[in-house]
Amino acid sequence: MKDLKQLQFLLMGTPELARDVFQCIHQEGYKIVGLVCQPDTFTGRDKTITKPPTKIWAEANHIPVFQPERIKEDYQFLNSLDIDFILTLAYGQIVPQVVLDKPRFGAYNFHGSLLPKYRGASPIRYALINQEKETGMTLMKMVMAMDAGPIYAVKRLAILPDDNYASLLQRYSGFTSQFAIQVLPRLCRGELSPIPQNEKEVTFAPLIKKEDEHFNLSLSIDSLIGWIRGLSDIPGGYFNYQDKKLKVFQALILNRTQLHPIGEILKADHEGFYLQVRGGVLNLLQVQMEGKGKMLGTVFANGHRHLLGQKLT
RNA sequence: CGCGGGGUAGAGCAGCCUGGUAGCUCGUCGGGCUCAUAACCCGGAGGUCGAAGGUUCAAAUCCUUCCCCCGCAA
Repeated sequence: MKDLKQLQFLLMGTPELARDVFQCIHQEGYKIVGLVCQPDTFTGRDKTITKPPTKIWAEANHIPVFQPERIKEDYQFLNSLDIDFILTLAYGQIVPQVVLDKPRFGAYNFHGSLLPKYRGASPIRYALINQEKETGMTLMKMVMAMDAGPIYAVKRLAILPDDNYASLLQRYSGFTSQFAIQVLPRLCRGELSPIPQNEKEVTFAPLIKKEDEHFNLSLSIDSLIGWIRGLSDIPGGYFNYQDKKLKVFQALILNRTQLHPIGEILKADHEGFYLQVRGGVLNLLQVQMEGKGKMLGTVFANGHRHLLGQKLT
């Protein structure tokens, strides 16, 4: 085996979390021969082109960047590269077998859950949605079935009671960077032994769809709290109020009584903004009406005088 | 020129269509009530109504342009 720092890595990842971890790997001295990430996108009201965070980082460090529209078909860029390892973290596309076969010592993926739980696109969000007490990061070998490869290493991460997606994701950066630095030398030397996933314990964390952002009032109060945490602060889930969206970023369980129709606003003044849901009353702490800014539920209620007795849907 | 909402006291909103003394809730300050209070009662301060120009006897309100914020779509 060559010196670790001579090994050539191809990194695949798109968002901030991948950027932070890749940056850390790079600073450790590992040799990065390229970055694969999602294509640039138009974003915002002013239709400006936005580069993925990993791309911005790679360009600043003179690392070649590849952005295939569909890597399933468009993988010719690999021909010019000599690759020992592929490391993937939140890339965003299904990687075809021909790419997985390219690196000399295999393709590996950092997945944001304790596999085999929460295979799929949104493991971190679903841990919050399901009110898990802990989550983590799993290093696994990439195979064609999504997130189904054998496990090489796991690190656990506690979820705090007041965590939401934003706060948990922020914590993931340092956590995962640390994990990567600990585990990479052993992976490279072949010291880690693969453990097959227990197929009986598999659960899935599918991509969050637009319709998932509309809170479902038929869910229990605990499930709703989970969804609120999992969707905050980005993109933020919502109830409908009249013909507009009222996003709710933060809420607490006020009590577990259900004396009013589900969806009814029980209190809306400077003391509180209470909503009856299935199995209890939610205290809506931070909200945002479509077209307006984020504000405390009490502040919102203060300026909207006729909320009492109205329904959210 | 992708669609839409909005910029009015420290905060959140109403008023705009149908021009004519700028209003509500909270906060704040002062006073009162009370064993006491974040509760209640009374009173006060605080706003060039995003900016510029136009129409008019008169513009927050109508017209034009610009700036900024937000939701959607991507």
